[in-house]
Amino acid sequence: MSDTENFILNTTEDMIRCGGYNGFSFRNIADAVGIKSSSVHYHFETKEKLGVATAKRYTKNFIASLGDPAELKASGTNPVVHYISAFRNAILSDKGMCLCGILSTETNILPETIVAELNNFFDKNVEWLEQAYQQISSAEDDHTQQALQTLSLLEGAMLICTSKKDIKFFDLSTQLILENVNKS
Amino acid sequence: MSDTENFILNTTEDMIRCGGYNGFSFRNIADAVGIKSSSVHYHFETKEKLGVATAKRYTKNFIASLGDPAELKASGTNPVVHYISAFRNAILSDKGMCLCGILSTETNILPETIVAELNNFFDKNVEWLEQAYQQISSAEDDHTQQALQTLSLLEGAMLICTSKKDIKFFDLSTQLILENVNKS
DNA sequence: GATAAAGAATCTACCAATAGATAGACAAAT
DNA sequence: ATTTGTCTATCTATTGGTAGATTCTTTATC
Repeated sequence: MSDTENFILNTTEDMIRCGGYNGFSFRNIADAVGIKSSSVHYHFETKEKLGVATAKRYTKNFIASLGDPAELKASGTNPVVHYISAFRNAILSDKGMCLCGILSTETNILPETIVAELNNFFDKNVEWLEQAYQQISSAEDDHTQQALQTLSLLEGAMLICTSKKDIKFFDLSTQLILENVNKS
Repeated sequence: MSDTENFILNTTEDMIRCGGYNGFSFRNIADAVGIKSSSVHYHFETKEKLGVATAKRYTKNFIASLGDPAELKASGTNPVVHYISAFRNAILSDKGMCLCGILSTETNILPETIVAELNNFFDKNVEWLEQAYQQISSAEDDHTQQALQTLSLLEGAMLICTSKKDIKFFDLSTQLILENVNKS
């Protein structure tokens, strides 16, 4: 993966997170990178392939950045609290929505290859959260339910925060779940 | 409001809910309605004004369809359960996301007039839910927190449901909150 | 070490399709 | 006779994508 390709993917990620799949063009990307649109096509043949590559990298990086739920617990960090912080930091440091969150809303007009990657992102996140709740919640609880509830809540809180442009809406949305989780 | 204008707004709402603000064009709308794009411009001067009109109507219709929280409670219906059902029915009967949900993710590339209407939609929904929680929850609880948590959860559940294309993800996401609310 | 071939990466220039928007003609209704 | 609504025709800008020339880098050979 060359520097140019990384630069292209960084720019594409930023732009999708700001305006979705139809919110950027090859020329937008090219201008930001400092090359011509035909050079972007050289690295990523079609918009669909560029979209898939961006989504795949986003999923990989996001999951990797979370670490291992069991290790987090072992080192004294509540993994669900850690997960909520990851979303909060994404809002504060980046400008837009969760990449897969915004793309998910556009499912009906996206190529199937991209939708497949969105489903993979959600599957991976649910899986991670299931493991997290196994660490902090009783065995009687339905960890899949807890995982999906948490994921939905955070995607929704991020969505509302995007138009409200105030982190307090995220904090208010997540306060009750944080209180519950911290009892564990 | 003429039949044609209603038809245009219906079509615009459907298309935005499927692909966002950049996911439709005046020609798309015109074709669906059976007129020419210049005729769409006759009724709605610019895309921005068409977007604002669509969002305003959506907000008005959605809030009106909810009814009054106190009356719902009086007639034996838990207003929060009723609210969750409204979202669930929207997923089942319509094809796309919450109109203001999908637009909210695109905030950074939208005209300010549209973003203002998104904030109005969320404000109105939080207000409704605050009143709902006043009906079913103890006075000690922070109803604003409860309202925002519920709104975020439902927007997020709808978002995930859109790419998963299976209502079970909505049901799993909302099951815990439904159990809690039904205790009231 | 100089040089030539091969590969990688970029460029200019273009294409057909579509975008939002406008001007002005036309017909129907009031 | 005027308003209302629709039409055709057109404008400029932008879209994703392609062809082919050009430059830069690397590598192998003398």
